[in-house]
Amino acid sequence: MQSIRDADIAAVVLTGPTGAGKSEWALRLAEELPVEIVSVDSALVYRGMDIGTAKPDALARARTPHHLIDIRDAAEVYSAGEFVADCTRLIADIRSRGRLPLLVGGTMLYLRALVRGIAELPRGSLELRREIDARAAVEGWPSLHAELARLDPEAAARIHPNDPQRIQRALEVCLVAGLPLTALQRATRSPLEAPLPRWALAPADRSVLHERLARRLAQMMEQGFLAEVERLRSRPELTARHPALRAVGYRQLWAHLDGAYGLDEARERALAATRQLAKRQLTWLRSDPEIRWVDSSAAGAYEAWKHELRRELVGTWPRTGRSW
RNA sequence: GGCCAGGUAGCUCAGUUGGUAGAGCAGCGGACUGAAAAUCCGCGUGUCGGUGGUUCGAUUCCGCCCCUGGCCA
Repeated sequence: MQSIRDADIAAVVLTGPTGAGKSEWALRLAEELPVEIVSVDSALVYRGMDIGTAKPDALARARTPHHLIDIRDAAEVYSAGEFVADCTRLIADIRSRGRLPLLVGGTMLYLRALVRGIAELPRGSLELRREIDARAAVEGWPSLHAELARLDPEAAARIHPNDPQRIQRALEVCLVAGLPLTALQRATRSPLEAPLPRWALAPADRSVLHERLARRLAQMMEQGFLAEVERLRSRPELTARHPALRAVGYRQLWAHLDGAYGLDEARERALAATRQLAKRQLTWLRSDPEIRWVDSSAAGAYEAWKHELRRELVGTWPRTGRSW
């Protein structure tokens, strides 16, 4: 097996909004090239969340090595920082095996953290977050935002007073580190030493994506999505506030099982939340000047992408098969 | 067929004692440094069902017509 030379590319990235067909394309490519897939997805890391996350099935995972899937229990947390460390290590490992790392997924914060690097910050503390939540319940978030303005005026100016999650994180860092968050998150560099060419897969027409998402949710429901959520909900230590269960679809079905609304409404809300996720992913992608777009609904789109990929790999990735 | 209640934004509805209208949701745009499938910010012209009338002016008042739901025949 020939291997990738140093100083070529670090890995190939296939990203895009949810439901665009990234996984299918990745598996197709895996039939033609010796690749290993690294998932860039904050929901696929959780065990027991398969149907609602459209996780690659056992067959696909038996045929092609997949990484960063099922590495956490639903009660645990994972983070962008851990992803960068894990992914960097995996890229080196896969390359050392002479294979091509193919990064597939749509968690754009993870991808950006890999491309631009991420500051070394204290990790999240559930205990401290609970304390801050308790204070917010009494004093209200504006009061905590005011406190942040004393500890880190720059962060407070950047963070909207209505954004509890970021106020909480900024306070947490200031309190744990004893320094302003802003002082800690100065310019960073990617941990990767080689370029990271990336393609975004999406239909040119948004309504095509919306239709796909509706069909996919209907399939998930047929495959037993609700039972999957019931199984998670039956675990006494899991609550709707766990990060894993705030995932699109899971959250709405959980609320339905709590009696918040009927199943039809839950489905409708889940679908809307999925569309909103896809929209936010597209916003991230538009802000990446290096992204190369592929129209998934164009005729021969996959072959065209493969052609582009081949050109990218010429001289860096030796021929590995007749079609290449 | 008669009576009653409705017909206002893609959906659910509010409102205008007559000066051409606004919420929630959806949708669209944006932000994003260890929870990110998260969290947050911004964007509201629509023959106010149709048509005649009264009026300086009608989505608002009146007549007729159409549609929906309920009750009575």
